[in-house]
Amino acid sequence: MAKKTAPDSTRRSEKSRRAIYDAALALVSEVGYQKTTIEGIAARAGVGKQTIYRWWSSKADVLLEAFIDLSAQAAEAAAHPEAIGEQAEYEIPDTGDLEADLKLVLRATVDELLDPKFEAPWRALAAEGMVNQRLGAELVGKLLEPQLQLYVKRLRAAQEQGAVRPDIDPRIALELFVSPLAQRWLQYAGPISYEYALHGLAPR
Amino acid sequence: MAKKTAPDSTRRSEKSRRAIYDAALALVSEVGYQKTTIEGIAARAGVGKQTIYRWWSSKADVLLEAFIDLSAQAAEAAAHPEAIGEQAEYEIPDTGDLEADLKLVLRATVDELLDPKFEAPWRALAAEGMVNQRLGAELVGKLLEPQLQLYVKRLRAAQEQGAVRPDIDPRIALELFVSPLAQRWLQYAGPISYEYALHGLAPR
Amino acid sequence: MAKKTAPDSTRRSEKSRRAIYDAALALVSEVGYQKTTIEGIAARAGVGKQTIYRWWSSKADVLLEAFIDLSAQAAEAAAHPEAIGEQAEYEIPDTGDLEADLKLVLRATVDELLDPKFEAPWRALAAEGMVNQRLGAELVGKLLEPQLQLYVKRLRAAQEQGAVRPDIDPRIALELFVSPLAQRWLQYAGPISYEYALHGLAPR
Amino acid sequence: MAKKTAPDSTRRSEKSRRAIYDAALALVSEVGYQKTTIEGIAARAGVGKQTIYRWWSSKADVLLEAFIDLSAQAAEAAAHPEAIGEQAEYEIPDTGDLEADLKLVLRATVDELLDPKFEAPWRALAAEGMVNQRLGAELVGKLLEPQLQLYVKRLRAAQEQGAVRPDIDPRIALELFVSPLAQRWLQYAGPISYEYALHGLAPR
DNA sequence: TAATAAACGAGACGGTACGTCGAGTCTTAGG
DNA sequence: CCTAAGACTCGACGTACCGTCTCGTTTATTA
Repeated sequence: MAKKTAPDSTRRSEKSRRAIYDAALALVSEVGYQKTTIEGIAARAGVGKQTIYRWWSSKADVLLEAFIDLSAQAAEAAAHPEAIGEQAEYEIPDTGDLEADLKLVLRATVDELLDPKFEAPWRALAAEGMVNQRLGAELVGKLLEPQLQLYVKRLRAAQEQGAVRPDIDPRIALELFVSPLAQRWLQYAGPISYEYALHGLAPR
Repeated sequence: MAKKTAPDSTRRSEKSRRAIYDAALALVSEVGYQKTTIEGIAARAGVGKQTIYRWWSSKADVLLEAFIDLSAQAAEAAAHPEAIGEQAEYEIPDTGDLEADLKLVLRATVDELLDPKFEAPWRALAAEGMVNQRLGAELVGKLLEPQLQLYVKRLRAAQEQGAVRPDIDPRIALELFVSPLAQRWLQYAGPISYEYALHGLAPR
Repeated sequence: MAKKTAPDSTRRSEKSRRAIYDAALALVSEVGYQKTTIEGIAARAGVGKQTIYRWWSSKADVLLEAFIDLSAQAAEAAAHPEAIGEQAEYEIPDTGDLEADLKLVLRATVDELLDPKFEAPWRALAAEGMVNQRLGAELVGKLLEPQLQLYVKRLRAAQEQGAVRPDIDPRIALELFVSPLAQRWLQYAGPISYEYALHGLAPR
Repeated sequence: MAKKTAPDSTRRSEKSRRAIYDAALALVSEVGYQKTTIEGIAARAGVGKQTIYRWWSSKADVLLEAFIDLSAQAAEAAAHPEAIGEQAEYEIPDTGDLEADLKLVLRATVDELLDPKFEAPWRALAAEGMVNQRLGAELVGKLLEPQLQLYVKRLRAAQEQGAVRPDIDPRIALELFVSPLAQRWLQYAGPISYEYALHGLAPR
């Protein structure tokens, strides 16, 4: 049994897609995720509802893609502020001073979490991902894991330089200072100042 | 100006409340939080919709109370399996061996997270709390913080016994091994075996 | 298998029903049957769509009932202009002069067909009834046949008085002068003046 | 101001037109007029929607043309069963016996009304024509009137032969026996047997 | 015989309405 | 006066078609 004949993506309207991304992100920021509706996104984007249903299967999917797109743009801008449009290949800097390097990146992360443009969709997706395993997996795979791999890479380099004990698994070590930060932020469980973000490193 | 006259809680039907708790928890487990509706809860509980709206202001509130009730019952059962109905006063045991004591409790926590009766509502509430600050605060205040304070108390005792460095803030220390566990579980980000739960302690 | 638990008609809102009748008739007259939508009726009546779907199964059904109601009111008004609200018991007058009596009634019929309040819904229902047998049957049974039976009764009386040949079936005889009139009107097939309406009688 | 440049009918695809006629008639017979859609016709005919919109302005127009085409074919077949494709020039036979001649033709008419291939589109068009004056006029002009003129012609011949009173208008006389038949059929108002069809003639 | 321009199939698009579901409010009857 | 029941208005859902608008791809003259 065929699945209703998949749409032809070569004829897809780029303009509509962009408008949908923008509308989705704006609405989530303005009125919250629950009150953001497919109809609302369509109306705001000046697009027929069917155009959304043709390409995405749920509100969460729309938002996920919109957010990935937003993140990609932000990453590019961060990596090459002068040349927008190229493939970002960001890496955590390696000045030789592990603590300073991590501090720098954690600060950038905190800044992003507190940026109102990111906060609402980020929370919404995180929440949705906790209840919807498929979305959760995509979220982790496409957004979270790539980010964490940067830390793993930097930590591995530090191990080779002898700056970190060789018996430590970098994947687990990084969770020790990333998770508490995420937790606090997600649960409004406390201020997520730069100082707190770095506490995880202090016991070193 | 009439203020809609708040309901008289002394005349409240205990039977209906219990039925609503049970229906809410059952539905969330069976069909998920999103598909659980107020109408569905009312129908399943054999109760009028108005009876729900009279005492709670949202689906999330119903579930939160139902879950608090469930947790209280479970805690009582754990503390005094012989005498159900009394006020629980659980504490983390203090055998003098901090690591062993923490292991014991972390194991119990993992067990609860994996118990299907707890998992669905727990996830649903956590997710909702990330997007709805008021609910998030209640969730933390009524469920999470009391639990964490047990750890704080035990850690402080350990400090007095000289088993933990005195310059460590117990509140922050415990987040180091609780948050990664929570994170993994919430994000389906990996197995949350007993072994993993204890990794946070290993580097000691 | 139950059919979704039928609604409780004792609790039905009379106000809504009236508003729906009025809105349906008004819209059909103003914009035509095709462009009259259930949403439009609901909006105009200040009523939720569900209230329409709860009590009727289609746009045609709504209009049929509305039109029956309108006709009943008109019949009452014609029969007892002084006492609105009573059960109409209209009859074709019997002055002894058959031709004069029929002329009188045919004129009234033509007047109704040309009354803009009646024309649009009447045409719409007639058209719908030709394509939808169930509706057609209801239309004939509830609106047309009662009307025709008045003629049958009067013709039978005329036969007893010796004013009409006894071997004629009144049911068929009346179709001879009613059908051509209906046809012309329905098909815009020619003017339906009083004169034409009476042609059917002339060959007598 | 551009006028959208009318299509060049010399380059029209005959194959597509035939396919559209066939699809339209088949769908109306199978699922009814309301559920017949332009998209459905296009899909069934293996044709782009635009090809329909290019040559017709509405579903009713397509069906009207398709039905005219069907009728023309049927008439040709009836007139010259041996030579399909020529211009039909049917006439009511004149054997000198008016009643017998009319009976013959009325029988043929009843047969056509009961032929399932004709019934559904015929009803649909009749219904549409009652609500849409333009279509109604075309319907009468292109299908109904030519048919009726045959009767007029034959009746006039009968008048010249002295078989019919000279003061009777043939146009009106024929409605006396055609309309009741049409009425009954359109309204499912009774059986339209051959006997009934001829009742109109009996009182002579 | 190639070019070229229209009709063609396909189907994405912005829309409107469908018929359904559930939210939250209000009314009725019963205990 | 709390309760079960459920009708009410409202708004969003996801689907079906509308009529318009590109896209290549035939097809059938015209250069």
